[in-house]
Amino acid sequence: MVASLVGDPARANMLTALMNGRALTASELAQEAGITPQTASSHLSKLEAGGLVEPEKQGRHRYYRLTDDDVAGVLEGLAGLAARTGHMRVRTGPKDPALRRARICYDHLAGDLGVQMLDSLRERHLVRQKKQEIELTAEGERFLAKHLQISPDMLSHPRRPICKACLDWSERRHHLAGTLGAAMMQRFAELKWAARDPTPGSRVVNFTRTGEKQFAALFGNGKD
Amino acid sequence: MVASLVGDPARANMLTALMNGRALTASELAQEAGITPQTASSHLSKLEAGGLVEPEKQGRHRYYRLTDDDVAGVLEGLAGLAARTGHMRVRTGPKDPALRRARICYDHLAGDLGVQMLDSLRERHLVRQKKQEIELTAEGERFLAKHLQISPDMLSHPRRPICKACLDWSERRHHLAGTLGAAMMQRFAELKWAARDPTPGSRVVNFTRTGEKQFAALFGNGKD
DNA sequence: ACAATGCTTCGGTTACCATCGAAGCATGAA
DNA sequence: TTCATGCTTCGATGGTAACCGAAGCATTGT
Repeated sequence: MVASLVGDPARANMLTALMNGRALTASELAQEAGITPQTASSHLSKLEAGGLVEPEKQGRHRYYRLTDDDVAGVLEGLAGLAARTGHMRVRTGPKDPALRRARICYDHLAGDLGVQMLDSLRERHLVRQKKQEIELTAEGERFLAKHLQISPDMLSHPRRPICKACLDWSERRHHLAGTLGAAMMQRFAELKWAARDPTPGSRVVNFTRTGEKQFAALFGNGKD
Repeated sequence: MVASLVGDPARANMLTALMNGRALTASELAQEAGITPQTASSHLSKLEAGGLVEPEKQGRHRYYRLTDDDVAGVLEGLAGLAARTGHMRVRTGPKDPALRRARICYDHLAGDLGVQMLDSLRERHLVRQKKQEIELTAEGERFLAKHLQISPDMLSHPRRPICKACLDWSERRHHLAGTLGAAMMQRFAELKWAARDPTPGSRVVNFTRTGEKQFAALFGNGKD
């Protein structure tokens, strides 16, 4: 039965991680779900047997993606029901609070701070968002140039969009991806506001004290 | 989490039984799922808490129905995924084979024979079916008059449709409901082709030997 | 008032399945 | 070859939840 596959929290987390359409390796998915590779392997073979995901071998990696848009659609529907009744999925995520607060998603900022940043940008009309599509406004360009020394010509890329909404696993809301998301994360690092945790394989991003303040000044929501 | 609610076989059976849009009592749902009332009560409160079903008290009964069409839609989607990958839900139904073969659904015939009958009617163009809608053809009327002495004017009812497709739980396919379904079942009883099992509360329908033959002659598919 | 029906709550049992350690098997690198 | 990485299989353990019997509560009927 399909629903029981989605019902397990670990598998649900994996599927959520795949909702952005990218393919992830088995170990990445294990990390996303907070379980060991063995367990993830077991889950993934079940998901594959159920036709929810498809594997693609590449070297010694195994990439998994959602089978097609129908699967994504049904998952959306389930999430919609859950959201509607206020029964959002319990936060089963990484027990590590640092990982929930700020982490690397590919090359941009994710976690509580990542979501907060996009919220702030949207609220101040520095970007406009329609579903997955995000576009930078004129004010947004001025803001970036003034405060972060980021100019639009640094952001153009033949195949990658400047802005994109990326579903945040721990927050279940969007954060900012695309070349802008990457550029901003890079800038934070250059300004010594934040740095990736040195632990190998860790995705935690540690903010410095001053970085925390500067970030809050630019993107704060008054709650911290 | 919503998916885990649907994931359990007993609950899935209940929800499937509710997919035709009608409201069913707690005990009827227990019977459909093949579990005791206590267990069903536990499941139903979970489904209610998850916002999938809504209760309606009426006398000493509690009727449950799906909350709205969104719920039904998501359930359809899940069923679609399951069907597509050939992973149809396992037959968890009543172990009793008699119950699977022929039983009463409200006032009409359900189970293997019920589905087989509608199949036959459809195949011989005695009825036309579009989704849930079924209409009797001219040939159908002649057929009923000739073989079962049922005339169209016996079937009209201010609020109930003459024909309707009713989702068969054990077969996961449609059988015939509506005033015609009821009239045919009643005729089978009058002709002594079949009778409800005398055991109190049982929904089993027992066919007599001759009834079995007559029924097969009219609606047989050659497999019996 | 008393009995019958429909449903719920409580307690204890059982069965399933997620989980991880350890070992095995591939692929790629040195 | 030998080592390292990524993933899978095997075996054992533990926690969760479905399940039912028994008892309790509510509503209806006599």
